[in-house]
Amino acid sequence: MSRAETLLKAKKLRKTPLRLRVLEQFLDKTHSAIQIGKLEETLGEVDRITLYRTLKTYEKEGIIHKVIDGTQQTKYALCLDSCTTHTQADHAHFLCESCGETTCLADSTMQEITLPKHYKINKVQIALSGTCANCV
Amino acid sequence: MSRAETLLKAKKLRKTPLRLRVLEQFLDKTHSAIQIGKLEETLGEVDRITLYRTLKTYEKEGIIHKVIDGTQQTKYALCLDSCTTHTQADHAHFLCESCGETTCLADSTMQEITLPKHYKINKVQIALSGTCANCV
DNA sequence: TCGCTAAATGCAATCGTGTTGCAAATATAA
DNA sequence: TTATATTTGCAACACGATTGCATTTAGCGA
Repeated sequence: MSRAETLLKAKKLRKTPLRLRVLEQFLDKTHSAIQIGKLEETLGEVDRITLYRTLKTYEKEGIIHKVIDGTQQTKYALCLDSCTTHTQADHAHFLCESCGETTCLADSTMQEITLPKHYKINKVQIALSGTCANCV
Repeated sequence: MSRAETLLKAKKLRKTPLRLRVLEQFLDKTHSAIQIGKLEETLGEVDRITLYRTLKTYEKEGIIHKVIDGTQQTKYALCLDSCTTHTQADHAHFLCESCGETTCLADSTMQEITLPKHYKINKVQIALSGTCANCV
């Protein structure tokens, strides 16, 4: 049984061809976010609606998470072990302005952020951009 | 001459009724981001297209900046003195999950972020969320 | 293995946000 | 006051994303 199949089974999700293919894309691209448009291209002929629904399902199940990288495009990435809660990432994302790739920085050291008085923090989303290691 | 009028003059922008009204909204709400939809509501009968164009003009002129707060909605906020470059903010934004208000944290101390090797950073966008001082 | 049922799909239609082209209106400078 | 370049407002469009609904299908128990 493939990794994708195992994951679907673990989440009690039905194993359909599209679901498997989508999940495989994410498993192939650990640590990198995938834009929906690109996903469509890669997969070839897929029903856009079904694709959107699949992504939503995966997001709800904590398999992937939305990535805020400062661009307008919606991107998703596989949840890392450090993804503590569903639908939420606790690591920074880095958008390379050269190649356009958005990377999950699991090992970016996150420092404490000093807040104004009485502010209680729950979630931190850090979108970095610049040049990635491949593009230097 | 009102503050809004002075600002427009300084930027060599024509002083039209809508522009003044929009700018006043931002001047009233220093340190807080305004969502386009809300702005439309507040202003009453305005042409959406003109409003969008006005916001774009203001953004280009470095009067306001887009705020990434982790929600999907586009929000703008008045540029603070700490806004070093046009169209880009260098401070964190805080979304209160209770009242929905997004605040510019001019005085949030931003710590260095340690990056993987060979990554060169250019821009940092920090979207925090939790509970703000008013909602504790 | 077959058949049943709930879940997933695919299509049409729709919504929301943001944009472009263009003619009419208008703010400013001479 | 007038000339003109800018701004406005409308229609139409582009694109991402969603909903409703009939059809199909995965996976279960018999």
